[in-house]
Amino acid sequence: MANPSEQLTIGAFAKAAGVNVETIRFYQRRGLLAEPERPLGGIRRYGEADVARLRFVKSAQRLGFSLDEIIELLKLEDGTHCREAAALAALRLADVRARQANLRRMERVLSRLVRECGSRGGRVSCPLIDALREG
Amino acid sequence: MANPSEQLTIGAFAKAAGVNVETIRFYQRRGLLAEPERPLGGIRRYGEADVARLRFVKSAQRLGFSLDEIIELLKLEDGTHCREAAALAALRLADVRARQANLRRMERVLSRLVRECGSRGGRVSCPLIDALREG
DNA sequence: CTTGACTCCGTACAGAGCTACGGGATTACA
DNA sequence: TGTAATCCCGTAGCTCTGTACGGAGTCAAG
Ligand SMILES: [Zn+2]
Ligand SMILES: [Zn+2]
Ligand SMILES: [Zn+2]
Ligand SMILES: [Zn+2]
Repeated sequence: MANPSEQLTIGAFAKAAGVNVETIRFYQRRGLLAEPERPLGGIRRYGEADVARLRFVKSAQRLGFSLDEIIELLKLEDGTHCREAAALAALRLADVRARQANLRRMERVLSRLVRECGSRGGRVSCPLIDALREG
Repeated sequence: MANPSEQLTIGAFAKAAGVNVETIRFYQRRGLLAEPERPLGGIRRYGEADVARLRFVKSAQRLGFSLDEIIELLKLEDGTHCREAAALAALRLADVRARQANLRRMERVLSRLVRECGSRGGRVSCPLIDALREG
């Protein structure tokens, strides 16, 4: 327990990882981070392993994984479960692609509406508003 | 008030528009839909104008507008405010494009990871998990 | 006139991911 | 040693878009 790498208080840990202290507590409650032992009414200390774990969580999050999915990913952390990891990532990828398709549809319609709205071709009424009314 | 088009109860209105009754009440509280007069302890009736307004809300929503933005759009409903409408849509379009860029980044990384994970080139550890650790 | 379906209204809850607050304990620094 | 900053812990709030619930009133069919 006198591990010299276990030196950070929760505040220093949070600062080192670039997150809010409350976020760390929240992740602990959610099971994403461990709560280190607390020396008899004292203060918990965090180390490199915790920082690495939090970095893992945050990079998974940037790829769109939910916290629940990240819990699953963390179970595969020993690196010996390629198939499971690939399956999780494939699900995520499918979702990302579905959301892209939806955004592409929105972009197509919106950009057309903005264009038509700017130069309304002889119409009396705003084509954008009309389009919303119609459909 | 004896308008023959004002015939729908809230339940029929909801069914006609394909939404939940509670959604209509919620939209009324949010100011997206009007509450028709209530004949002395009786039951409110809805008509074509209400159905049209709800259709407007729903189609704006499909384009990514928030309910607050839709309130703004509804103020432009007379079709004489092209500039304001175009400005709102342009904001929405910019947001849609930003989200697309983010999703493209996710897709690029995820698809590479899934590929590498499937055929891990001589590595001992799962490249996907490794990537999350590193980045 | 009873029964059942519907309406009205206020309020509470859902989910995802945090963020804030309050009161007591502990530590760090001058 | 004083005091300011942190820590700990439980709880509550936030955003957004609805959904659900419960009790009372109303309406139509039988
Ligand atoms: Zn396995
Ligand atoms: Zn793998
Ligand atoms: Zn105007
Ligand atoms: Zn216009």
